[in-house]
Amino acid sequence: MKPIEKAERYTLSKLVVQNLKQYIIEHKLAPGERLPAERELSQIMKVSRAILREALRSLESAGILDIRHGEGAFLSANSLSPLLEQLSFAASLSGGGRQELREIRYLLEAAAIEEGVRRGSAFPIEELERWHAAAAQPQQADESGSQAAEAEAQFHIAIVGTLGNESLGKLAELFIRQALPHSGVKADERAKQRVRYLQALRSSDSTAAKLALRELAGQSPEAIGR
Amino acid sequence: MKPIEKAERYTLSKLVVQNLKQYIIEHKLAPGERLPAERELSQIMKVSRAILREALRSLESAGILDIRHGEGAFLSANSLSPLLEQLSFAASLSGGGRQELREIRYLLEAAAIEEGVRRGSAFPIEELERWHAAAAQPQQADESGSQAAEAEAQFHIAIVGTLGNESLGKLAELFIRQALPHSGVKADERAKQRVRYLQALRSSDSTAAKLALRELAGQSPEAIGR
DNA sequence: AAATGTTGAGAGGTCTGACCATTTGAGATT
DNA sequence: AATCTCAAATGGTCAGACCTCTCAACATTT
Repeated sequence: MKPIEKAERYTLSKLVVQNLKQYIIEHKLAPGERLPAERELSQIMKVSRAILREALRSLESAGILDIRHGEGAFLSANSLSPLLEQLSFAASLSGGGRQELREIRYLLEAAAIEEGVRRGSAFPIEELERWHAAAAQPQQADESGSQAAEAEAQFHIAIVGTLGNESLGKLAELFIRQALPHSGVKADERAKQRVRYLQALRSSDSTAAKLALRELAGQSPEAIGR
Repeated sequence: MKPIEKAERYTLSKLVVQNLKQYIIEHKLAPGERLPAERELSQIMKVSRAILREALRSLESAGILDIRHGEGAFLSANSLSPLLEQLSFAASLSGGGRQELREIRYLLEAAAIEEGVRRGSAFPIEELERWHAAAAQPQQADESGSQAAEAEAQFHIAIVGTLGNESLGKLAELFIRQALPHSGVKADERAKQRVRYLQALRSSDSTAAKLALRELAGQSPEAIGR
């Protein structure tokens, strides 16, 4: 690693971000490993600690670093999930709003179903039945309502998880949690559709599964077959 | 907006990030609108300018803000290009990353095709043909190579755009741009598959379209019909 | 009057150096 | 051997100074 060279059009702190990424790559840092201390890095790169810290914050917010008071900055283990969170914030900012997010959720899950069936993957039927049962529990007072909601989320997350694509799983989880509270579909109707959904998955009938999912996700505005 | 209150377990700058997000929402800032000046914000929130700046950097790196020297901080219009950078870096860190992102890209686009066909939407064939032609241009020296790549990206972005879901469009754009340079499929092979892809879209044959897309996206690991 | 040049206010960019807060482990105490 | 104490290391925060960029009002020139 060498001192920062001023380049045009770029702000110093962004250059430092680049250099830090470079450092991570060159030193083949593994998740969990620590970076040099702020004061040390700022000396090496010949920038002020303030700038160095701005760069560290950028990387932290990007999910690349994990900064702990009194300990140091560590290469983050799961660097994708923070990014996906930001994605949802960005999405919620852009007007389209809930309906668009609901649709994305539907498309993601539907695609996962189809791909799973195409591959001949085995869906975790038993697990799904457990979640389904938990989600269908009559909602007593307290927080058992949120427990049912959590179970319902897990139901769908488990389905997408079948593909074994961790990034996809996290992405889908994001949208599922976002969409669930606003599906506009009654709880008992959802329970009913989940039964159809499960049955379709048992027989690897992706068409039927997607149909049930459409109902579950409140996706039937300009539909065709209705 | 009110002064920051110290809370437990949270670092000041993260609280400021929260407050700034809140500010954006409460004031219904539209993309392109400006935030108050750094010095002003730091006075209002009663935090140092250094901390305030760290928070701004976080939001900038998250693609939420667009900070311009001498002008100010603006709510970003396209909050995805910074995310793209981070995503690709994060993916390069974790081995399985790229392949997973490629797969997500495939699933998103495939889902868009299917939904488009289901709705009977008209795909913008003429536009697609133009992009296809531009993407197939022999890559002369200079930067016409990147132009071809851009055209190829636009080709796929336009397809997803057919659904009219802006959030989905941005999301897909993110993954398409990320996946394109690493598809592992030769350029002439891609051109060939694009022709098939286009033909399938003309006749609203989602099955054929998805097949061509699989080839384009380099998705045929544990396939079935091969 | 139109084009051009000047300048100053406002905004972000960077630096310095100080002090606070948390974590951790070495060394003293029991 | 277990516990306690404390200092070093490291991140967190602050204040104030100065630099650079942008833009628009204003002055100058054509």
